[in-house]
Amino acid sequence: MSLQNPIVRALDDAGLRLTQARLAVADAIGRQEGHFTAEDVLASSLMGRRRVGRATIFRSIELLTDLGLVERVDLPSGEHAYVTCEPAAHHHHIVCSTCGRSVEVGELGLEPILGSVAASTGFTIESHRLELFGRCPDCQARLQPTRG
Amino acid sequence: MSLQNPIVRALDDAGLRLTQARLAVADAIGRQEGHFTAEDVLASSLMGRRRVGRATIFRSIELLTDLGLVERVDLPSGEHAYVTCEPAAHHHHIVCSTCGRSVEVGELGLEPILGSVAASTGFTIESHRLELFGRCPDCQARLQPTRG
DNA sequence: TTATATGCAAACGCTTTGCATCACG
DNA sequence: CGTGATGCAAAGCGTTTGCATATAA
Repeated sequence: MSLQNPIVRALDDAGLRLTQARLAVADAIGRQEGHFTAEDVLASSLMGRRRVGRATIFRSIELLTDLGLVERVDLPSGEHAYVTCEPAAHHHHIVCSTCGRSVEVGELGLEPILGSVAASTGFTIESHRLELFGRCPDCQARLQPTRG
Repeated sequence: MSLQNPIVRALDDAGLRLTQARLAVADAIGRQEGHFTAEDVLASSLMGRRRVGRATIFRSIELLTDLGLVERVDLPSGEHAYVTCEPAAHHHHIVCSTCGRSVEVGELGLEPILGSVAASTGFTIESHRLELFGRCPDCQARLQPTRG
């Protein structure tokens, strides 16, 4: 049951200690539906296999962020939330503003745009972040069931 | 001297009270080089025409944000900063990671990309934010003066 | 066994709020 | 004048840190 969790798998692959706290955090994050905050993980851990301290939650999230398994998203409200993701190549997220679920969307041919910005501004571009917010198919269906 | 400040001008145009505190905030923001935090504005106001309370700084920044004269940027570090901008149509910012100066960059033909994301994910896209970080021409020249 | 991770609780930094006072229009 | 703005100080949050203890490997 443990190594089937992708987070646990990745921790193991990275040669990190598989502590009870980390297993519990992995479990708690896996149970999140959409984006989540540290507080959400804490609450989730309380209902799950083991209570984990706040400090450990933050330390674990940082660890998972470094491993690329979790990414921070800056919500339009200014809040910080996190989403799980594949530690794949550069990608972005589209986040449902209703339920919080997110989907990765790849690099999308942004390069030509970045190139033209670099050319017109004279900046060299080191990094970029594209965040998309909208309504996922489920929430569209659920909230407007009578009309396409 | 007052109405030449674009922030003061905009406040006046919006029919808002031109209080001493707001004039001082406008002055302090105008003196910022790159992105700035509320604390920066407070510090700047101390050296400027009048000391302004913290609460008023935050309230003023919120006001200017609503007017579109200031926008929040989420730095890669997770910090919140603000940049001034023209209250124009939808645009993005490219921020110098060395000096913090920012330049607006327009919409850049992002629409087709948004359209294809919507098509492939089934999401309806409500809003998006593209943040670019890099090095501005001045900082490039200053930090690598011997080589193009 | 030993380096590492954990938990607690206090400290922190940023931001907001309640409320009495002040001042723009 | 009257409404809306200000300043203060305290409260509120989310996050980090110091340190003694517990634990994975």
